[in-house]
Amino acid sequence: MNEQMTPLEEIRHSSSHVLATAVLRLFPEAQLDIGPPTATGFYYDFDLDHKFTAEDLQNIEAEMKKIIKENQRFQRKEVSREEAVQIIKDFGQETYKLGRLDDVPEGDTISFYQNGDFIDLCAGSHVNYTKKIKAFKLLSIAGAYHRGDENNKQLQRIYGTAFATKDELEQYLTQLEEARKRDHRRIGKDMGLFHIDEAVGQGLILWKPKGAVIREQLQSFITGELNKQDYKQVFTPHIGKLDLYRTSGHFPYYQDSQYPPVIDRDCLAEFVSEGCTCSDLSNKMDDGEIDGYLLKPMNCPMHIKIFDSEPHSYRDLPVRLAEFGTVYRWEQSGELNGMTRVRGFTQDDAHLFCTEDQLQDEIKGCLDLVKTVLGTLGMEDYKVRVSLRDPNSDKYVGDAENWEKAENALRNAAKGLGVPFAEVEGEAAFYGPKIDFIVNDVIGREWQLGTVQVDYNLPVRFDLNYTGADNKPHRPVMVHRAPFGSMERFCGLLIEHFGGDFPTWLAPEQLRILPISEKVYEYSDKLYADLKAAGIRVTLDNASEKLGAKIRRAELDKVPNTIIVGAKEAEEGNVSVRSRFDGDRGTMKFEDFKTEFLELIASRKLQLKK
RNA sequence: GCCCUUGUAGCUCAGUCGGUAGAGCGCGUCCUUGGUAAGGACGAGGUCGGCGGUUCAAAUCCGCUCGAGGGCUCCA
Repeated sequence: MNEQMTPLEEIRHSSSHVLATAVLRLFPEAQLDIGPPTATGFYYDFDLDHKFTAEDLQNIEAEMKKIIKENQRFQRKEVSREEAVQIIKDFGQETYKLGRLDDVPEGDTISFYQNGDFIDLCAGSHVNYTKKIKAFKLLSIAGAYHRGDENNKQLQRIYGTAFATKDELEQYLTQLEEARKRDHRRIGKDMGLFHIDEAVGQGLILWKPKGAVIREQLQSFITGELNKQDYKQVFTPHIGKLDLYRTSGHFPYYQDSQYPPVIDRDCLAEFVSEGCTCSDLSNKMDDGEIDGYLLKPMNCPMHIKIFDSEPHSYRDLPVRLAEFGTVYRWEQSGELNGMTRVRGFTQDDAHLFCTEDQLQDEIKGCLDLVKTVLGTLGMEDYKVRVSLRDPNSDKYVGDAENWEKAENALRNAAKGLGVPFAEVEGEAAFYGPKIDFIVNDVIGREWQLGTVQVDYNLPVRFDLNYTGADNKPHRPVMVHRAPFGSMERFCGLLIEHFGGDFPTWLAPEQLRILPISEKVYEYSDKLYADLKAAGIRVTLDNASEKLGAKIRRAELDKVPNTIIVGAKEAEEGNVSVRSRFDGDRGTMKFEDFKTEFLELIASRKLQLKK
């Protein structure tokens, strides 16, 4: 297959060949795997006993520059399979390339690209001469499993990027630099929003007072929207009996990603008296013989139990149970990342119990909510993925007819959203299809935010029923939905979205009063008390500094609004208003300012720093 | 979990060849009473992530360990 790449892809793809050429010059014993272009650059995977160092990277880069200067020509060669094997052997790259050759389907064209002495099995395409690579940079070294399988050998991957011009490369690098400044881990620390403490545990977020304000504001905003849609709030505990999660299937099927169970006292005592070893205990866990409690990995079983605690008529449906429910999952240590990938998190969870006929509307309601909330926050840059079943797999529960209905309901709802969406087969959960919302973080990584999932499975496992118009029991359909995923991830991405410049309604500190001198303290104290009483998150900067210094500090602290008061203002009951978003706004009556400010907060106005 | 990198004051970082720590910012006190992004003086703060080893002597060299970062794998 001769794939035609875009000009930029060709540059990057060719850069990766030049990279491999340089590595082989410096480390002839290296075995090559693959080196494709990516969305932001390129990489090449090498198998080599020598561990690449930062200096190696510099040397390799220098060698690449030489090769580019040599202006080698990229030449395509189409060969038979036998010739291909011979070329690979002659070039001494049997370890991985023969396997890669086997991947080329019988009947497809087998092609190599040669530049100078270097030759690589490759479908193409490439630039014609190495000098066409005008701007590239090697960025990092990383481990990567051969064929992405952790059972295979881990190779060394060198990442780099390349652009058509030096300017574009520079621009990309500064853009990366700028983005890193908005990293929620950086800002979270600087602004005192959250803390992760070794002594508490990896991936466990401590929300500091300022971060807690943001979370609280978001939660009350979301709750208000839920109430409009007639959701009912519930609360459930952090642990539940193992049997509950055996019934739901979570404990047996997802043990690896859960904290081990809290073993029941009596059960533990019995094992101790039997002289159980740790490995016995571990086996009993696998076999499900132990009794105890599980830190909940999901809220649904508890919400199901609330639903099932009383009989339901079709007239009661849909029932919508919502909770900011905290769940715990044992994520691999290498996967943890600030607030975006953690081990304990609070989902903006809800479970809807409805009839088949109501399904479509319920899904639409969920999507409307997402649109409203993300719109208010100005987070328009998200993708929607509709995850469907793999038609050739039998790993799914429920009958095909229900799947068909659920998938159609989701697809129709997604269409109505007015946002581009992709359908992906084989990505569905085992119990039903889903819609996911995906956003990018500042360094381009994709994160799944919320999800809306249709579930025919759990109502069966828990034998849920409602009485229909025909006076017979019917099975409800469940919708799991957490439109923003978790408060942790959502806030993390929100920090990056705003770069710490939160709109006034969300800002931990909404307003700072800057008295110009001690002479006006009486006046500034009065304003402070007044605004505080009005529920505004206001502070007073009584430091013995000049105004310029106080303004500077307020800006560095990212306080969205300041009012400056001196003798002039005190005399006339005025304040001089300064906004982080709009700059110096001049003088106005304090009462007018206060009214306007309260309105600004109540309207949850979106404010963006230019 | 795996590979690579990394860990010095609250933050950002310096610390050459091993000779028991330094800067800026921040913080505290005092002076200064000021008009839209840094007024001045003085001062307090560190078992150099932890444990062990080599050495007369370790922030520095070695081993182990914990955490963090970038990837890979995983993500109901």
